[in-house]
Amino acid sequence: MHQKLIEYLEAYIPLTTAEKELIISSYYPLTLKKKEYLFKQGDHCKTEAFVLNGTLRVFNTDNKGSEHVLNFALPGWWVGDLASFYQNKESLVSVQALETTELLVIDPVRKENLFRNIPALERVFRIIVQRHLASLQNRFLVTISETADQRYKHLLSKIPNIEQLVPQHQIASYLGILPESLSRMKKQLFAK
Amino acid sequence: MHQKLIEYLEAYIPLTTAEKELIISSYYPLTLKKKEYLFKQGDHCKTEAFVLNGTLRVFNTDNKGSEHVLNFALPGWWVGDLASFYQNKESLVSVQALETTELLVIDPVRKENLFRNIPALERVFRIIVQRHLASLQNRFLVTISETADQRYKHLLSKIPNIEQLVPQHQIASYLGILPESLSRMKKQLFAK
DNA sequence: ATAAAGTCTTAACATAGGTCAATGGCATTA
DNA sequence: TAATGCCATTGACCTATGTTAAGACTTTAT
Repeated sequence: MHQKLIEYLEAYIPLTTAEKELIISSYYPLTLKKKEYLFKQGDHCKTEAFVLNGTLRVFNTDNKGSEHVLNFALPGWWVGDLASFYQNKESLVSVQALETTELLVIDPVRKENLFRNIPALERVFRIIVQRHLASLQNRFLVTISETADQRYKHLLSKIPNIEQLVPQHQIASYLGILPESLSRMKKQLFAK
Repeated sequence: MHQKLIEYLEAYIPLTTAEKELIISSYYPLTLKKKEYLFKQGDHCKTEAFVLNGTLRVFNTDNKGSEHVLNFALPGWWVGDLASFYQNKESLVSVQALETTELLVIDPVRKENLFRNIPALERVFRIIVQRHLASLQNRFLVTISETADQRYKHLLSKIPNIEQLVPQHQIASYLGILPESLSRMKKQLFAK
């Protein structure tokens, strides 16, 4: 169950048996059924999770009630709201399973404890956070500099089977357009 | 000269005299004149800098040649392209001074050396990167969920004197609209 | 001092995508 | 088997912002 996480971390640093045991005892497994939430926007999110299998969406609900998908989370990815996790802030996003999903979950207290006992993990998570930052920066650049149909092709190249994984209106939300617009757009793309 | 940086870091962790000296000798001062670049998009950016005074813009040039301001950097902020700095990738952004600007600069080798000698800095920079991530996530959410005039008011509330610091067309670029549109928008706002 | 370059504003027109409303297809539940 | 709700599609119309072009003003360079 935890093997996948251990392998993931050992790609960064070597771990002793005792360290592996501490890590395994710090992350507890959680299974979410379709439509269940890991946490909701406005919660003081005390949760960071490693995705073992399944699919989730990370989304924000704006003051008009519209939902905006920031990202989909797939196996081997991390989900959480770092700002809320480490600082004591309300989360700006909700995380919801799009199908039955297995996770390994940790809270800030156990994570701090991990860092205290395995200082080398500070480095690992600094790098992980940097990668997240780089990927968000990339997402931001694509969003502001490309048209909706270019963003659509971009998503397809990043996650080729995305259309099988999530319903169309979620994809529209990720692209920043309405389902009607995505429908219209696809029609035009195929007309060419 | 380095006092401001030392104070900044000491807000996170205590530092011995020897550690302070190592930090001071690792960051070298650099003064950029108006329009000069810290680095350009496409460079293998080997630069991370702490802004002492002045103003810079971080921007991307898309494949049509349009520039998009991701952020302005003000005194007490960090500038760089983390993805490019740590991994060996070409930078996706350029960083340019908008007026005479003083910086403290470090390269990846010296930074690694700092981390090796002062492991507690791993923690400090993990937190700094997390804050950057939180702020970028916020910027992204505002960009996708608010109209241009709301984004304009948002920027004004974040940096009230922004109109004095940078020219109008840079603000338009930050907002993701053309200078003509910002001009028109402001006219409508004042008409109310 | 003058030319050149850059900046801001205005206006007419074009367009991508939003809004609203209706329809038909599935799929879940009674 | 019907009934209900969710999802994708389509069409008519609307609006914010892009595009292009021109003019006035300011800053920088010669």
